[in-house]
Amino acid sequence: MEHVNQRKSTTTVKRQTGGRRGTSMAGAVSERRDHLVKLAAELFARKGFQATTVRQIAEEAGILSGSLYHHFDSKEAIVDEVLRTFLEDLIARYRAALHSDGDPRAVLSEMVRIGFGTLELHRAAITVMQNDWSYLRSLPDNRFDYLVKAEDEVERMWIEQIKRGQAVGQVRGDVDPKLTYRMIRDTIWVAVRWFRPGGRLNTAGLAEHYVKVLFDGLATGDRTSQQA
Amino acid sequence: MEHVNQRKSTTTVKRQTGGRRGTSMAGAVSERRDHLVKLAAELFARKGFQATTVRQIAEEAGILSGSLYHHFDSKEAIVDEVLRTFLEDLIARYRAALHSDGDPRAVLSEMVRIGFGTLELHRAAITVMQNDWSYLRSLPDNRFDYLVKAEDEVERMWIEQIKRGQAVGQVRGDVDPKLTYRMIRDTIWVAVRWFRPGGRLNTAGLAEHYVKVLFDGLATGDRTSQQA
DNA sequence: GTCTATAACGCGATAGAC
DNA sequence: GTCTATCGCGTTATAGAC
Repeated sequence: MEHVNQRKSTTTVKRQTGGRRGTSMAGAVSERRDHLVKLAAELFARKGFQATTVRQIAEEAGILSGSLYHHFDSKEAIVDEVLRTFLEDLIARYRAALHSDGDPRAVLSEMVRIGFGTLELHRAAITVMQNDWSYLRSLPDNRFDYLVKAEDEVERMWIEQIKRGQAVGQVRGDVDPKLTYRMIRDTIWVAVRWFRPGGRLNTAGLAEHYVKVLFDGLATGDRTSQQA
Repeated sequence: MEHVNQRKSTTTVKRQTGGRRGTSMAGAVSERRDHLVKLAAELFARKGFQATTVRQIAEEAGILSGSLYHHFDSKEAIVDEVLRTFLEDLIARYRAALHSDGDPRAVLSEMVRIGFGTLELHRAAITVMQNDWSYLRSLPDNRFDYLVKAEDEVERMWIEQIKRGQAVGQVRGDVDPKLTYRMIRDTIWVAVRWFRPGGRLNTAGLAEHYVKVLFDGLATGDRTSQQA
């Protein structure tokens, strides 16, 4: 029922032409704008950033493509907002988990849950990030440099916890922390490819399944029956 | 302005001078052609299928874009050949592993090794498959239906081995076979994002690391120290 | 805030000479 | 097997009316 957009007013925030960009801070946020971003995100996720045209985005919103440029400087500015919003939320959640004072295994488990949790909330953004990351990074300008910066910060947080786990004996010492982090990260994010809300398993179930296998392994407790 | 939607007729597949193609089987394979496919695959992997232009492919080969159409019917025909070649090789390797008479854990370990092994041989194809899968599948024609067919066959092979493992007590019974398969598959393929030949670890080391964690878990043997 | 109209450009693909 | 030349179309983005 999101057809409403006749709502004029809301203190017209001038976000255009010469306006800010880059920081994503910004106070007064237009609901209309957010709605457009959300529509665009779904299209980007479904068809890919490049294959999605501004005409399609506009059509989805019930306006013409030219009108989109009243709200955004460019198509890239839209996907920029999609990704930036997601990454800010993700990192904030991770930070909260790190400040929870849990032991490393508890924190790592929580981080896994956070990851799967964002699958539901930010499915479109995660899909775009995965499918179009390398293209966006390959663009001539530096607009998307923050993607790498955010990735690095997340990596630092994970690896720190894995090493803490090894230090206190909760994580086996013979695994490579960086490699292990990548393994975990990839496994979580890539699930957006097939995960659909409302399916057989929700993200919480998914997370528990993964935590179980991740920590205790696929093998049965009987380690004698195992050969390489 | 007419927006009469006149689709390019995709039904008229005209064969190319020089005959043969399609099945990738066989005989007189043009080295020239294969070279072009390889160049294109690298570009597709680096920039994405859509962002790669036929002019770029031709330039890489030192010819002009028009000349490409002596070898291929279309840009799609090129990526088709990239993916088809990879999938045929992958499935052949899996089949060999299944016929090895090993116990389930040995077969599953071998399948993990095969997966990581193809990372080196088919890095570009795997990247394209991951990044452009949904776009190619969304095309109006049925050209890429075989992607799903191949995926299904691979899934069947994995799940069969996981269930066999559970039946003989080598794989714990409380994991979901399908979910576990997806977890493994995703973890392997997605490594193309960061794996670079000649790096700190080769694919064999990568595979062993993963087999270790996958079967025995991240946790230390001391299961009393584990909560949650 | 949206529409009309269009500029400016790059794309995949084709025809025919050589 | 490649080049020259080009067609037809879709694309992002802009300018100005309303």
